[in-house]
Amino acid sequence: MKDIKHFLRQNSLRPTKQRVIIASYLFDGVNKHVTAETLSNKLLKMKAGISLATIYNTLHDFYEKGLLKKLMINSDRIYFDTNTEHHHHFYSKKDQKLIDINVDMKVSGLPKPPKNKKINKIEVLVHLDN
Amino acid sequence: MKDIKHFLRQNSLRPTKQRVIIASYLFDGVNKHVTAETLSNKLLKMKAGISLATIYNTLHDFYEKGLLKKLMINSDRIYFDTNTEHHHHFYSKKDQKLIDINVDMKVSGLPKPPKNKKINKIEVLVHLDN
DNA sequence: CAATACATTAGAATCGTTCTAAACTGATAT
DNA sequence: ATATCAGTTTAGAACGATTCTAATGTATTG
Ligand SMILES: [Mn+2]
Ligand SMILES: [Mn+2]
Ligand SMILES: [Zn+2]
Ligand SMILES: [Zn+2]
Repeated sequence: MKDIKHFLRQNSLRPTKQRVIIASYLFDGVNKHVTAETLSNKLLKMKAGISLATIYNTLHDFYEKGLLKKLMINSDRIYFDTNTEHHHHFYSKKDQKLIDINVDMKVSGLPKPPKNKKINKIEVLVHLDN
Repeated sequence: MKDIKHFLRQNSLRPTKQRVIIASYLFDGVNKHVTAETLSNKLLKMKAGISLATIYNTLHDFYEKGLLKKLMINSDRIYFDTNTEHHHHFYSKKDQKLIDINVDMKVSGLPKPPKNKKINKIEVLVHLDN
C-alpha cells in the first residue's frame, strides 16, 4: 500500500483511492492485458466499484506516464498491456485473449521502408485458431 | 463492364449498379486498402453517391466471398485489403496509410503456441515514424 | 483548517459500425 | 414482356466503445 502510493507519486500521479486500487491490481507483478471493460469487471468482483470514466482516465494517465502500453489489435476495443518491454503476442480471436511472446524473435527479409520514412517498431502478431 | 458483372455472378453476387461501381473501383488491378469512409469519399469524387449502409454491406459481402481481406490494425476503423494473398504491411499512423510488403519475410525463434491451440497465421506490422 | 489544483463521476455526446424496415430491382417463371 | 419474389438499397435509428462536460469530491500544501 505504501509502496503503491510511493510508486504513483514517483510517476507524478496523485495516489487517490481509485488509482491505488487500480495500480495495485495492474502492477502486482503478473503481466496483464486489460480492456476498460475487463478491468471494470475485475474491479467489480473485488468489490471496488469505480466508474467507467475513471477507469478510462486512469488507463490513459498510466499510459501517458509510460506505465502501460497500448495495443491496437482489434477494431472494437483497446488493450492495455502492463508489459512495457518490446515484445510480441499470440492472439486468440475466439477467446479475445492475448499471450505474451517474450522470447527473442527475428524478422528477416524486411524491405527498406518507403522514402523519408523510418521504422519505429516491428510487431509480430500470431493469430491462433482455437 | 461485362467482365465485372460476370465476375460478380461468379462469386454469387448479383451485379447491381452499386456493386458494379464498387467492384470496378476496387478490382481495377491496383491493390488498395480502403475503409468505409475512404471508399465513400472516393465514390463521391466519382459522382457515385452510394449510401454508407450499402458501402458497409458491400465490403462485408465481398469479404465473405473471399474477395477482400479484413485488417484489424487500428482501434477505430476497419481496413479492407484487395490483396488477399498472405502478406505484411508498413503502417504509418500519421498518414493512416498501409503499404504492402510483398517480399518473403521469415520470422525465426517463434515459440510453440499454447496447449490445444494452433497457429492460424503470422502477421508482421512495421510501424513507421513519419 | 483553508485554499486550490487535481480527480472522480453520471450522464451526454461522439463516431464508426450495425440494424431495421420500407422501397426498389435483378433474376426467374409464366 | 409481365408478374413474382428473393435479394438489395437506403435513410435513419440503434449500438457500443470511447471521450467529453460540468458538477462534486479530495489530496496536497501552507
Ligand atoms: Mn473486434
Ligand atoms: Mn485509431
Ligand atoms: Zn503483452
Ligand atoms: Zn495489403
